[in-house]
Amino acid sequence: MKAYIETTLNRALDTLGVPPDAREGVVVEHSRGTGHGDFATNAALVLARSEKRNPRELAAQIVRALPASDDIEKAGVAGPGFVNFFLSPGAWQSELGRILDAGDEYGRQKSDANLRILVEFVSANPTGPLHVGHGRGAAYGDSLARILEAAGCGVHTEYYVNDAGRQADILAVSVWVALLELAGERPRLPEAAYPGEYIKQTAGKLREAFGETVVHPWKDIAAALPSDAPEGDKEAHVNALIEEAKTRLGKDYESLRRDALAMQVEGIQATLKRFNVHFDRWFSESSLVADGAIEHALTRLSDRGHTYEEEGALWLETSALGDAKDRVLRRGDGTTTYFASDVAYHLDKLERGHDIALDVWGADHHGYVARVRAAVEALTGRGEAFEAQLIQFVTLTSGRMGKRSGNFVTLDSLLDEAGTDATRFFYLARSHDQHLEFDVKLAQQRSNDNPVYYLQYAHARIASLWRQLKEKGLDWNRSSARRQLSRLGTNHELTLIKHIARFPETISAAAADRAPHQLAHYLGEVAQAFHANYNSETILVEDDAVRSARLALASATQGVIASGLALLGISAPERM
RNA sequence: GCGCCCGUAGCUCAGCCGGAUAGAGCAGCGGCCUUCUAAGCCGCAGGCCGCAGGUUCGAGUCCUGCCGGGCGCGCCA
Repeated sequence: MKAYIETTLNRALDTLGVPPDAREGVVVEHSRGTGHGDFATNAALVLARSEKRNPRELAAQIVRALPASDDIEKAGVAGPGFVNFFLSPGAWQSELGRILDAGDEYGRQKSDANLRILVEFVSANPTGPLHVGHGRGAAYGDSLARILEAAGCGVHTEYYVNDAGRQADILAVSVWVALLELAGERPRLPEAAYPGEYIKQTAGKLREAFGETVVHPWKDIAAALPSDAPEGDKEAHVNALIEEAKTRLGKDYESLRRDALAMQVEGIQATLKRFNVHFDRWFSESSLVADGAIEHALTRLSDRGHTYEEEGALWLETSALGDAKDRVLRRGDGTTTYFASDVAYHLDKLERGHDIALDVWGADHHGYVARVRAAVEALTGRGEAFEAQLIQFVTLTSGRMGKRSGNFVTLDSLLDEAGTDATRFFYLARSHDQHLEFDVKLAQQRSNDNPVYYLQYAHARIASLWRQLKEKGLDWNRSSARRQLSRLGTNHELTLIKHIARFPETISAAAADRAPHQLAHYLGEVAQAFHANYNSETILVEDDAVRSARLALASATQGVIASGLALLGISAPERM
C-alpha cells in the first residue's frame, strides 16, 4: 500500500518535471494521528529548499498533479506543507483480499539477495546453569533469528561452547572436590572454584562412573598447594590444584573434565529447549584446536602482515584497525589465548559462506567488539561482516521485595515462576539495548494486568468464533468471503485492516533494526484494534454476507497474531 | 583517566533515516456483561522529553559541554 502511494507520488513528481536525483530525502510514511489521513509525504518540504519555493504552494501543485485513482479518496495539504493521502475503504478492502490470498505465508518475504546470516547467541560458559541475564540473550537471539528468516535472510544459529579453556579445568576440579567430599574427605573448596548445588549434583551423578579411582586423601593434596585467598593468591591456588588433579588422576582427569562439561551442556540444552530456543549447531571451541583452525587463522594473520612478536608472545596489531591496543594471540609459553580461538571461530563462520556474523553478547562484553572487528578486518578485509548486538542487563523486581541482579537467579527458576510465554514476552517487549527491569510478580500473574495474555486472548477469542460457527452448523470459506469484503466499512474494521496491513513492513523493520521489540509492540496494537472491533460489532450475525466478511477480517487478524507470536517464540492458544 | 550504553507521565517503557497537538501498559478516578470469552471495551486525569548551548524552515531524535545512573578497560575465559 505504501509502495503504491510512492509510485503515485513519483508519477506526480514526473509530471511536474522534478528530476529523480532531486528527490533525495523525500519519503512516504504512515501519518501520525487520525486527522492526517493514512499516508503523508514531506516531498514539498524537501523540494521547496532546492527549488526556492513556498512549500505549501508546491504541495498544492503536487496534489493537482496526482493521477486519478479509485484508491485515493482525497489528498490535501496540511501543516507546513505535508501532503496527506486519505485512502478509500475500497483500497483497504482489496488490501485485505490480498492478505487473505497470502494465507499463512502473509508477512514472510522472499528476498532475492538471500543474505546469509549466522546468529551466535547465549554461548554461556558450560560451567553452570543459565541465569536470567543469559535468558534475555536467548530470547532475543532466537526471536531475531526467526524474524530475519521471515524477512528473507538465510539464517543459521549457533551456540559457541567454551570447552577448551581454564574455566573447564576449574569446573573439573570443583567437581573433583565435591567427589572427594562424597567419599568422606573434608576438602576445602578453593575461592576461585565454582560453588553451588549443581556442582554437588554433577558429582553425585558422576560418582558411580568414577567410583574410588579419583579419591585421594585431601591432606596430601592440600600439602602440595600454595595457600588460598585471603592469605594467598586464589588463582595460583586453583592452578596448582588443577595440576595436582592432572598428575594424580592421569587419563581419568580428561574423562572427568569431559563428563562434567557434558553434563553442564546437557543442563543448558534442557533449559533452552524448555524456553523454546533452538540452535542449529553447538559449536565446540576445542574442535578448533583439534582440526587446526587456530593455526590456520594465525598463519593467515601473519601472512597478511598483521602480527608481530614481542616478549616471546605473538601479537595481533588490532590497534591499527580501531581497537584500543594490540592483543596477544599466543602466549610466551606457547599456548593460544581465548581471543585466538574466537578469531579462528569468526574466520570459520565467514569461510563457511556467511555474509554476516552476528553475535549477541551481554553488554559487559562491549569492550570486546572493537578487537573482534579488527581481527575480522585483518583476516578478510571486511570488518563490517562482523556485527555485535549487545544485550543490556536485567534486574529482577517483585513487588516491594526490592531489586535482585538477574545474574544470580537461574533461568529455570524464573521459568518455574512465570512460564515460557510470559518470560519471553517480558524480555522481548523491551529494546535490547535498554536496561530491563523484570517484574517477576507481574509476569507470573494470570490476570489482565499481564500484557502477554492480551495478545493471546485476542487469538483465543477468534479461535472461539470458529467453534461457535461450527456449533451453529455454519461454515466459512475464503474464496466466497473474498467477494463480500465491501461489507466492511466501520471505523473499527478499517482501523483493524490498516493495522494488519503493516505486518510485512513491521517484520522488515524489526529485521533491519535487529529489534524484535518492534514486533511485540506492533502485535499489541493489532490486538488492541481487534478487541475494540470485537466489542463494537458482533461478528457472528445472521446476514451471511456480513458475517462472511467479518470472519474474513477475523481470520486475517488471527493469522497475523499467530505468525507474530511464533516469531517471538510465544504460543497462540486456542482457548484461555 | 579512557571507552561503550542510558536519563521521556507516579512506576515500567515505546517513539521508525529530524517532521505536524510527545504515545502505550500499570497504578488513580468514572462508566459498560439477559447478545460471539469482562484475561475485554469506553472515557477522565497525568509530561521544562536530565540541564545548558549549537545546527536546522523544523530537535525527544543530530553536535558540544555539564550533571546523574549502568558497564568495560588481563599473556582470564
